[in-house]
Amino acid sequence: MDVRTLCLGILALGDATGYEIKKMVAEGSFSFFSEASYGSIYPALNKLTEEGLVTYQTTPQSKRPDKKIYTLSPAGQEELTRALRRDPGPDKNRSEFLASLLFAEAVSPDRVNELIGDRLRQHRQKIDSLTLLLEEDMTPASSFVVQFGIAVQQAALDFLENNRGMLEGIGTQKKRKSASG
Amino acid sequence: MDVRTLCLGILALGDATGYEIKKMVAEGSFSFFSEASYGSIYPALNKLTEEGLVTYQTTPQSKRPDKKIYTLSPAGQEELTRALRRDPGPDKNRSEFLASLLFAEAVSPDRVNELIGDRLRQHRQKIDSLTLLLEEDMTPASSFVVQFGIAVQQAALDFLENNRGMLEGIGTQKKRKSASG
DNA sequence: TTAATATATATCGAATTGATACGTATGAGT
DNA sequence: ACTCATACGTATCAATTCGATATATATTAA
Repeated sequence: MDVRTLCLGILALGDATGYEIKKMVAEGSFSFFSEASYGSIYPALNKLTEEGLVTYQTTPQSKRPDKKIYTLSPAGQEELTRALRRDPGPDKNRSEFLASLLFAEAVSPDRVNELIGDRLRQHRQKIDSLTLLLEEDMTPASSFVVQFGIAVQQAALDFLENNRGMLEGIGTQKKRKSASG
Repeated sequence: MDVRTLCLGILALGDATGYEIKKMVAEGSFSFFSEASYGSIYPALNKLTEEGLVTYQTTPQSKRPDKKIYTLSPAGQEELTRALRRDPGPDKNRSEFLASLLFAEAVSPDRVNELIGDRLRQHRQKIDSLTLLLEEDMTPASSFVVQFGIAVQQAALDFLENNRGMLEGIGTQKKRKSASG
């Protein structure tokens, strides 16, 4: 999903500033399945404004940049509805951790166990922070999505705990690759 | 993980062409946690060659571009080892599906059930294709990673099957956002 | 007192995507 | 026989997005 549609969607949930949109994708219930930088959010909001899909109201702030609270326009709502009719593309999961595991096996086997240990801690932390989110005021879908996230994190955690033994005593080996990797 | 390091790592598992690297991240055991396009892979290999971190051997092919089989050099191996010493960053999961769910709740509630139905099928397919991968010749880490992927997909599938009821009869509501979303 | 964190806008070079070009070969479907 | 999709293999390019940084102040923590 491009940042453009992401902004439309978030504004469909309620008015927000660019800063708030960034915060939602970085820390809110969007945080575990979405990401966008200022460098894409602000230009997207500008373009959406030009096209009349969103409007904004400026709130002056002393000693701080004026706050621009963006609102989805009726045209924007239509555009979003159109976008949602298209089938969502497949998820994109990038894991430096899993890549490192595979590579470490070939290059520095001792690193493998360490990587998994760190990872277990990260999963527990993530589960805690998502669980905290659940206590806040949420729509049904929002709560559903966060619980989905917790379930997935928990499954990952369980797998690592129960199967790390598979990686004990791995050695270094090397050969010409088959396409399946 | 940048494409540069990704290429070094894949070449640490065995020699490969740019085309094969692309295939691995798109279809092989890297496919569910990694992604890279030709537009990033080929330039990366060129730069790595310039820097002496990889070398290649040209295999002439009739009626087809010459095949360049890349090999990790000792310097490349060192560089990879250095890279793997750094802690892997957190995973980045992007799901157009989950975003669509949240947005559809606000804009077109009828779409929600449909989205989930499609998604269940996709998870089953993904599990099947990962299971197929398991039958091929794999290193311990490779097998571990694929089984990890299956476990996570299965957890997602189970959650959706058991909890889609949470989303029945959702209505349209709108308010000013809290930062947590 | 110093440092970090939070609020809020915005820009910019570098990295990456997604599509496409080029050209042959093979297999499937009609 | 003919068309279409898929595979092989290199490569480029505009558009998008990232990641870092700039600007400026208030508040809390060490």
